[in-house]
Amino acid sequence: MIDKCLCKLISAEEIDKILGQLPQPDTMERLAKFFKVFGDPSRLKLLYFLSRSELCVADLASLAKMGQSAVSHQLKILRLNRFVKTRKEGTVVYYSLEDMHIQSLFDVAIEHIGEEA
Amino acid sequence: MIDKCLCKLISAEEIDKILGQLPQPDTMERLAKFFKVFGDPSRLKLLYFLSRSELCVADLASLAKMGQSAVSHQLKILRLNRFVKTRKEGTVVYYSLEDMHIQSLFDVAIEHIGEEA
DNA sequence: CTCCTATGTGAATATATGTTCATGTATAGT
DNA sequence: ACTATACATGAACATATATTCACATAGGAG
Repeated sequence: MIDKCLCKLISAEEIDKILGQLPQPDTMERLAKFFKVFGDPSRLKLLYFLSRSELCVADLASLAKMGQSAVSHQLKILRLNRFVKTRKEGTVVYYSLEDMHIQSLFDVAIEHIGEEA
Repeated sequence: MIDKCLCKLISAEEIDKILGQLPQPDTMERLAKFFKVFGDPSRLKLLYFLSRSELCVADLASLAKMGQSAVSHQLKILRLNRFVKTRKEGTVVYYSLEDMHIQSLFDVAIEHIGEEA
């Protein structure tokens, strides 16, 4: 665990300062959980389609070329993480994006990817 | 695969338009790969510490309270995905962030998390 | 050259994750 | 009540991922 490298560019006090500045102990866990939601192509496709229109489960399945069950499972994850919200009308459940931060993230990420050679 | 829901809010032509607007076929795969890098607490910690200072592997291991080998494995992933760059000095390898998009992503994500109840 | 230190890497293991299959639930129509 | 449709869910399976362990490599000191 504690390797004894003496090569520190920064002093022990600075290290303590960095450690002290950690917003909260579980911040990284929560952030990781947040980003993990975006870390799957299927979920990204669903989010992309929802960024264009409110859609029901079957339509999402058609668009994303996924099975209905797979879509439903992924939508549950998106729901639990508050990325999407639902509106029920009879037997049909319409999904839409929960807020606009998602678009922001898409933008920053696409910009980053665009830089690659 | 193709479920026969007739509940479409949007017409078939609109669906085609949405499908046609997909930037590239593999865009979601690349985006997912990108976000997946952020989807791990250990990597986020490493990135956070590197956002504060250029650091060597042993220091990162101390700060993140991880084994040296685990750190090295994760740094390899960060390297291959161009999140960090290295500078070698003797036997010591100093790591630092590749660009500033990472900070932007942290900000947007933290803002999103902050909204949760 | 030899030893020591800093880091990288492959194999193994445990755990997490995504999809499919089968089935359950809810609601509309008859 | 019965059937059909839209969606949700649990179990099973396959794959992916993170960590550990053991060892390899590289460079500096003697």
